[in-house]
Amino acid sequence: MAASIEDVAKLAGVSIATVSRSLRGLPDVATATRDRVLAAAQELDYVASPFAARLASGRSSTLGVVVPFVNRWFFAEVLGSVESVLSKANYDLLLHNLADSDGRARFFSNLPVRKRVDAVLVVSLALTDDEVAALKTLDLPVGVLGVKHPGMFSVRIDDVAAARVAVEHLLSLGRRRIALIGGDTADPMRFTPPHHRGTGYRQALIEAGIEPDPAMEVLGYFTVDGGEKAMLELLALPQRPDAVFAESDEMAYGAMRAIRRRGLRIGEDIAVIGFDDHATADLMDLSTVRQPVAEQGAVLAQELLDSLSGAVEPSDLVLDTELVVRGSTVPSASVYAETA
Amino acid sequence: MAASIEDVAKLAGVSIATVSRSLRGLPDVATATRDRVLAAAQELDYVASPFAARLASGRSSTLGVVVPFVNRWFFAEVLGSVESVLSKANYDLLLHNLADSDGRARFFSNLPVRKRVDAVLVVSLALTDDEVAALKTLDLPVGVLGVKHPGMFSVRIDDVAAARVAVEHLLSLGRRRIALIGGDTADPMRFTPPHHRGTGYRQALIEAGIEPDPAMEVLGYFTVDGGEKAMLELLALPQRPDAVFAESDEMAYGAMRAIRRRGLRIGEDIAVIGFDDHATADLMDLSTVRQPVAEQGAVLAQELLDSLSGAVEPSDLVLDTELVVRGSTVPSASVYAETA
DNA sequence: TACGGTGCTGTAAAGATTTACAGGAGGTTA
DNA sequence: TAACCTCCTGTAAATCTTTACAGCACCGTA
Repeated sequence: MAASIEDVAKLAGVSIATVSRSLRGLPDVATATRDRVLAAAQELDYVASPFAARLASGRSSTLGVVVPFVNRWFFAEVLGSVESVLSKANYDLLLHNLADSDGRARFFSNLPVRKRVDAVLVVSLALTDDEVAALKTLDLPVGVLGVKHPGMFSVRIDDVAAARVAVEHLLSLGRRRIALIGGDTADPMRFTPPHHRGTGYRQALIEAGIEPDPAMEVLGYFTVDGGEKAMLELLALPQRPDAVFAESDEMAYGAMRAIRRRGLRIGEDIAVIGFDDHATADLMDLSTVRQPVAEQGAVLAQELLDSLSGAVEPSDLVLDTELVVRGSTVPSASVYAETA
Repeated sequence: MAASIEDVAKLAGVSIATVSRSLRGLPDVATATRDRVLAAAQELDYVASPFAARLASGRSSTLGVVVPFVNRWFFAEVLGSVESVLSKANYDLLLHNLADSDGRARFFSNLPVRKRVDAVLVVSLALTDDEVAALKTLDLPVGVLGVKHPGMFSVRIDDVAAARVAVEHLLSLGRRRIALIGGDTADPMRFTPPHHRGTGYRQALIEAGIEPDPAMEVLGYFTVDGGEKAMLELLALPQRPDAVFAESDEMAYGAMRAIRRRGLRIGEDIAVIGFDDHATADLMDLSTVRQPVAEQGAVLAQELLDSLSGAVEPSDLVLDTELVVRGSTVPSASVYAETA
């Protein structure tokens, strides 16, 4: 029932080729003709069928976006910024969430973006060799957020350096028994950050002359509950830590809860620092390392769009992070004693 | 370069029609033939071009999902559950976020889902008549989450009743000066809940013999910061409230921060109850009314998928809510006095 | 033996665009 | 005035499926 290009052509008194050219703003159309076509299209409420256009042109004006979770702050934030860039460029966003039990395996074996997107944006996944190989078979520009891969576009932060800044902050407060609540580097839904943030943590300790203690590194699985359980483990150690670096704010929240429930004071008894600057970190008075979340998504999406116009070499951008000090990290009592 | 249906047909020694039928599992294909086709397809790593299929069949196997925000807990939760249902049904999810300044207007005037989805799922928008009219022009099944519209599928909760439960809980604790932190019913990004939850609040008060006081109703805009500002307004009243009902947990968080910063005790001095049972509500020890968020999305998505197989009459489902009492709502001091 | 079914398969049209290429009109230049 | 451009427009092929319809082979039945 909807008008087709032929109806518009008839009404405007031109051929369908001219209609196509006019509507897409291509050159080589006389202004008067173009106006006539535009008027006709408007009158018929005509919009080109994207499927026919995609079939004929081979381009889909669609970006596939792959996230490990959609209902966690970081990914939702990224998704929002990516969507914003795409909708402004008149691109469609095809969403794939891998959160389901076999979601990740299903995605990489079926590749449901095949033949339907112009490029793929993958968020925060530490890709296996097989997964990289699968993506290569798409023969499309691929962007990854949070990690670098040869031949792919990437936007990320320096996780090692950022983690060092966090731990150095704790050290500067006089803390010495600094624990780590991290992600599982062997988790099936491997994220990118755990490995690097753990490395930064250890580097900072070693430079301060402190031998990293494996018992002080526990898993929080990037969830609030996981962070709480991890903290309980730490509190059960013969010598409890005087500071904790959590690789995400959400895990830090859990840790704070555990500390509070033990009747200990956050900051004074155990300093806590997170990572991300989550929307509610200010509310929770949590010190953290801020990373530009939305910006990473927007920049990467834009890079991919640009690569579709002119063939651009894959780029790798590293954005800045920033230490944000709040009430959860205060100097240790001994430092007070020294300065008093 | 990728194999086409013709290549498969040639390799299997059949016509393209038979290939199409075999691959889609249609009847009227001999088992031996089907096996031969499947083997050929496998060998050539063939997947049908979705665009050609959509053009020919008129069906897109795609659902358009429209959210006012993607980076707020509620919507992210819904989006996740919808994606899960769709990916299992081999449907694509086209995401549209209206959070940008003119996002909503742009969406409803351009209707970027036109000619590319089989159905549309709209989350938590109080649609204007014009917007409803625009959706009708799509001539597709439309599902709305959080509100009922004639001719559309809907899944929601009873916001009025749920709000009453929240306020009745405060009343049962001996609270009498109960304030409301709500959304702006005149906000350009109108959500569905504010109107109904405000109504429930007033109903509960009136039934308890309390005259609703307009000065006790302030706007929190469904954000943490908005909730904090709203609470500050309430604290500046000549007679400050002894309880607050926030129409969302996030606004309640802001209110809690304001209360705490004033040196008042949450619960004892001012009881606070939210709405949603946000992922961190437990962490914040916030009483609230739980609603099944993911479930609403999943149910609605499934309803829409079902409607695409058999022509089903639009349905309207109302799911249950549940009062969750935590530390932010305790009996008032006067009640203690009475019982002591 | 003829006829009607049933089960399977192929032919070809239809779906709606993009785009390479051909070509006409008019202006400019030699 | 002829030749050549430039600018614009149309023709038709190409894109890759789905699906209505025709038709063949074979079986059972009358």
